[in-house]
Amino acid sequence: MLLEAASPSAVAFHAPHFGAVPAVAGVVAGGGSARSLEQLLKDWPLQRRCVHAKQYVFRAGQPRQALYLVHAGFFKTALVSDDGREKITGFRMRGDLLGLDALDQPVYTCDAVALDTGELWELPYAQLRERLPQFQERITAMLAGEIRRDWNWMLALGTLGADQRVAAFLLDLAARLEGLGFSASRLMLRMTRAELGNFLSLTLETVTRALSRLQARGLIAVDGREIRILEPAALQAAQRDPALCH
Amino acid sequence: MLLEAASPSAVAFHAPHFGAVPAVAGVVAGGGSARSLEQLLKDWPLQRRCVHAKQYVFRAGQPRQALYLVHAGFFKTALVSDDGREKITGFRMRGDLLGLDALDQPVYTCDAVALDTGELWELPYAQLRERLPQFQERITAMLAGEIRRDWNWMLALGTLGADQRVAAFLLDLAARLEGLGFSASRLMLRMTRAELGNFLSLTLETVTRALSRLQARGLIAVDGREIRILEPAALQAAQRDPALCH
DNA sequence: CGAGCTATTGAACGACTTCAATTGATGTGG
DNA sequence: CCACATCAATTGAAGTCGTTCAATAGCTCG
Repeated sequence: MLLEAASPSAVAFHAPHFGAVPAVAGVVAGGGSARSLEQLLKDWPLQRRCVHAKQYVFRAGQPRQALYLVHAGFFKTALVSDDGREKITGFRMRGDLLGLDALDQPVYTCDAVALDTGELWELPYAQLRERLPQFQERITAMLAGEIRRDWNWMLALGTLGADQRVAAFLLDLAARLEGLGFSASRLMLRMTRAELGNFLSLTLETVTRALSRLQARGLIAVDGREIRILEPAALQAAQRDPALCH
Repeated sequence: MLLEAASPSAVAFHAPHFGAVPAVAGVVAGGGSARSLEQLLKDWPLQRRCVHAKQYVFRAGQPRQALYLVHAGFFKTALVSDDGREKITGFRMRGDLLGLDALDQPVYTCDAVALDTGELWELPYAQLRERLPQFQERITAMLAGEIRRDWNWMLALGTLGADQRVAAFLLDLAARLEGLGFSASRLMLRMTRAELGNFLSLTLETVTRALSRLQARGLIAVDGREIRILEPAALQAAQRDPALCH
């Protein structure tokens, strides 16, 4: 259930151009601000760790060692209840932190899994907090940003229909990618339909159908995991209005 | 829509006995730890602010001034999207903080509303951070705790049925109240069915029906907003098992 | 090539929502 | 002070959207 097969050799991001605007629109707020953490740490001697697809960065219950800054690749964080229910709490990319939720805990409280080949920077939290005055501030901002992000998704999942949720997800992902300097109109989903559905509290079939409907409306073009956003404005409208048939 | 009538004169908590165990079980983790913040600040000269039911502590968009520690009363925090969709992100009681999500922002990002008469302590964040070394640490822990709490509710809302969600809510509330020294078996809900439904992503009718079914199963006794938990163990089992008819 | 995984689509079902009516509590103005 | 308006809660009946079950096709990998 946890280990889905995925294109294992695909390398994460080839960074066409950088120094892009940190314009984070859509549902998530504060995600792009993480880029500044990277700036802050760029000449700090950090332990780097490479991971490949389907590899666990850490699992819930393991002793918490480091805080990880995603430098490349695509990850998911997931909660698993003791009775087996699973919930993906977010998809993480460059600039995001893994392990934030367990900052005050002796053990990790979620699983972090690579969906792709990637690179992580291990942050020695205690050291950095003392040496770098701005570090604590940035961590606080990241924590608060995660809360806002979660609340916005709780709002979305609680008030939007299936098509709207999928539209919201695509727009959010597009905005995040754009903030990293990638195309906002051509998305490569790194997760399965099942994982996407899990995150959006939908079944994988409903995700498929929602994508098909959005495609039928001419808002997007679906080709497996590659999504092209044809009408960003209309998609944004579709995210809001329950039934908007173009 | 936002302003529901409620018993306006009811005073919040009469604190039967304190110094209770901080045993925070159920869905929420880390909620009880907030009590230690109160200990930390108990002989600090703090501005106190009293509020009455239905009064806004702050609204999204207002300039962020203070961080509020709930000392008495019952509050909700809520998000409102620009197109009118509303989502209650949590119910807050003694030891909880209001405004945490906007720590790094110039304006508040959610509404905070009193559901009851209550008292708040205004925390001068910048000052306390410098003067009290443990303060920053506690704030970080509260932030991380809120993230875990949110993720656990995302898991619950995404994987549980209506009756299970209501059961989870009651158990969570009971555990939090017990952590504050109150009875874990006799709950006085301070929110309307509509607010409870909003938080649980259900309609008010579904909440009512779920309560009725749990009562019919003999797990709880419902009398308007007063709920007695008759069979905690069975309720806990009902939270897990989809259809458990005693 | 066959096993396994992912994605897509159809059909039937079911859980929750929506609409509607009733009751009781609260509050207000004539 | 009571008639009337408002709001909260409950329950029933009908409707809907998403789920569940099932079948098919494409793809990767051993």
